[in-house]
Amino acid sequence: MSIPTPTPTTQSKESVTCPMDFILRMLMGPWTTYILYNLRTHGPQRFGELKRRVSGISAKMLTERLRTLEGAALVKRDYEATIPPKVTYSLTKRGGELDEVMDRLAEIAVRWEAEDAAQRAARAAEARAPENLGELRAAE
Amino acid sequence: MSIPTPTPTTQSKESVTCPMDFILRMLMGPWTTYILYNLRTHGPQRFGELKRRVSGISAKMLTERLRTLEGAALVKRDYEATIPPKVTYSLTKRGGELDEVMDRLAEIAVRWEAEDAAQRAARAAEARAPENLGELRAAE
DNA sequence: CCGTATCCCCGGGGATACTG
DNA sequence: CAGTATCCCCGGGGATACGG
Repeated sequence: MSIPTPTPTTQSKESVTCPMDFILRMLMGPWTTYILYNLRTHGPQRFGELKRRVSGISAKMLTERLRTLEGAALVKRDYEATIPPKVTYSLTKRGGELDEVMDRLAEIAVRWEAEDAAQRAARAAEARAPENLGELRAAE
Repeated sequence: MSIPTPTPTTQSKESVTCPMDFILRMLMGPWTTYILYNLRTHGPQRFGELKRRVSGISAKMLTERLRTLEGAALVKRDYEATIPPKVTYSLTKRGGELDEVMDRLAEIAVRWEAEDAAQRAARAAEARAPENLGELRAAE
């Protein structure tokens, strides 16, 4: 994966190992959030379906990500040996446990965006009429 | 950054844009969690201090990450033009707002780890005395 | 001390072609 | 349909050296 780890050799005894790192490394994987998000909102679905939805992803990448997620027990793979074969992916119970956190994150993201927009608006207004400064700014 | 984005050109109108993506891209950045974690647990600190703590990171990388975090208003940079110069980094209010989510994540991570350990133990026991199966397994 | 500038290298990931 | 196998390329990031 592309996320550098503290080099094992360089790893000092004072090295910081935050527990959530594992999960973040998971979520952090390229495309991962898109995949989870899709499985959440559109429910269990087949490989091709997922690939179509996560637009731009390559088959190689999608496979690799799904395998990793499966390994972490966040995603379940159902293989039906029909012809043509049918493979369905779905969130596991454990995968669902991330919903809450993801919701919180989404919520924060939305709020920040709104705050930023307000800031920009305030700044624009201030540029036109530079009286009463500071009250918005005070929030940092 | 190393996290692939759906190629803009390939981006379809059905493209999935989950709101938290921005934040995750932020947290996701290499080393980022280590940096935030350190700022949280050891408080405001200077560049070199931080670099020493986040063992293995290069100056280039640390600078780039801090700049990005600063740009996202998660981290504050205090420059004191003494000789030698003194630069202190700290979490902003906004940066602190991630604490809750990070705590939740850490909590989940710890629980999963415990569950996995329990599973392994159960499996080992089962290998020795294969009676009463199923109850742990049933949890998926 | 806190960075930028430069070089260079490795491997992650896309494209393509092919199988069960 | 759901992947693997192969090739190839680009840029992310470390190491090093230097500036304010």
